[in-house]
Amino acid sequence: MKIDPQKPADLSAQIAQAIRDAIVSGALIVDERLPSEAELSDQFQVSRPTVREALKRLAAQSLIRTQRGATGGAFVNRLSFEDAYAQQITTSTLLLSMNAVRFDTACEARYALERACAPLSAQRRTADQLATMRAEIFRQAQPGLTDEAFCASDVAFHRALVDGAGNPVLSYQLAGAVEAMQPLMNMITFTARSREEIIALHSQITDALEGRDAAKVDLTLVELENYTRKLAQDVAQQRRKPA
Amino acid sequence: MKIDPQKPADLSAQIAQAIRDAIVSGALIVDERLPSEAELSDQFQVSRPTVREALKRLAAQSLIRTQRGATGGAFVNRLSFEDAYAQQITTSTLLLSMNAVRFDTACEARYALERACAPLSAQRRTADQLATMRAEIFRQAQPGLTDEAFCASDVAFHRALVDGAGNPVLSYQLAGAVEAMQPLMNMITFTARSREEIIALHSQITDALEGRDAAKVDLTLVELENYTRKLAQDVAQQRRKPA
DNA sequence: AGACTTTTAAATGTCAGACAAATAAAAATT
DNA sequence: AATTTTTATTTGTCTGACATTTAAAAGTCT
Repeated sequence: MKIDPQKPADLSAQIAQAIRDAIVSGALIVDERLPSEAELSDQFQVSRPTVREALKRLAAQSLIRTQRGATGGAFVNRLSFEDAYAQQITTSTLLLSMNAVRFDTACEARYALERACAPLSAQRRTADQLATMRAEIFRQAQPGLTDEAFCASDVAFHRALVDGAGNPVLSYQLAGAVEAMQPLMNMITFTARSREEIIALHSQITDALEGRDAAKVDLTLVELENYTRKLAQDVAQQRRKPA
Repeated sequence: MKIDPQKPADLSAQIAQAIRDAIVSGALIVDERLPSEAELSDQFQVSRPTVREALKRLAAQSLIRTQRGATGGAFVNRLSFEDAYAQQITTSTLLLSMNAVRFDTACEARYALERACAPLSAQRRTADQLATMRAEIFRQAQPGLTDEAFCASDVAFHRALVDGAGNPVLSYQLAGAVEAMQPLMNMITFTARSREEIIALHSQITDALEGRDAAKVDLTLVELENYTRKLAQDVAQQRRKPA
């Protein structure tokens, strides 16, 4: 693990990269303790604050965790699916909001991915997941619900659908696509009529999953995608020529 | 933007979260300059090194960039697709390697997602992307190729397939799934015979894309998935009872 | 006046040394 | 033997300083 002392500034970035490489390559394994900050500053020939900045960079990516005290130090962290979810969602959300991604583009990606899960979900969905989906549908039918709460429940419904595939890697990949859509969905005003329509489609999907009818799930997801895009178009149109 | 001074240690994490929230919520917009480190230490009532640790955390997530000099400072960064790709790939790769994800699980996820792109790619693939795919197939047929190089070319082929969908959000989501598989694929030893088989399937996929035959692409991807899983099984079996 | 050079000020990058707080192991005491 | 106290180690934080980079301001020359 070496850094180039001749290179431009940002020693902390170089040190972070060196340690990151060691972790990714497997030279440092999970739960292994890194040298103490003092030792690292010796090894890299930099001051302790610089080493600390490097360690904080790694901590921000959940690559290490630190512990105080006598036997403390920085340890290589086992990246959990949960941590990875959280990072994915933050990144995806910012990516969509900062790059002016069109609603259609994001929507297309989301439903394409979700339809990829559908056949697996139809095979493997548990009774528990079906119950979750029905509970969310029930919540969505409550009259006093705000648009934000409706969207949040929609996300929960679709997460249950994705989790139904029983593949944690798929769930992780989809987390970003599904959750990152929420801010975009929040721009839509849901009328009572459109909520009814969405709830009906959600019910159809749940029924089809219960009956293990993959084709029906796929078909209904396409319908839901088209309907969602239509709603977004209506909002855009109304903005263009307001009352 | 406030932090709780009564809370446990790790002030830099709290400050990073406060600024992160401000960015995600839109209170800080792209290219906006944050207060200088000195001003931030005043505002949050902490020392400059603590502020710097917080800023480095954000820099590690590509949320800010810093610039030295008179008009320098920390600026909210527009998260590019490229930056997001890179982060996704690192995260996905570590997630798979640290959590002992089964080859089958990762493989299933990857091909499910890839099949989600197939219909869109069949519609939209450009001549350029087809050329890339054929070039990679040609490379894969070279006799002296190492297994690592073969895998790398395989990844390039599949990335072109995914990019064919012409949806950057899809490409971003898939980058992790496809690239993170590479270390797992590298455990497979490819015989001349198995390379031939894979190349034949790659050719079929490319032909089907050229002919805009979505169904054929899907079918061949399923074949490729099954074949890949069979290869992995053979490796596992051979390890169990070696010569 | 205009073009070029020099100075200056502001900001990040880095360093050194110190103290605080947490924590577990070792030592002392009951 | 069990409990308490001490001690050593390590991260967390602070203060103050200097180096480096950079753009704007000031100065100088034609």
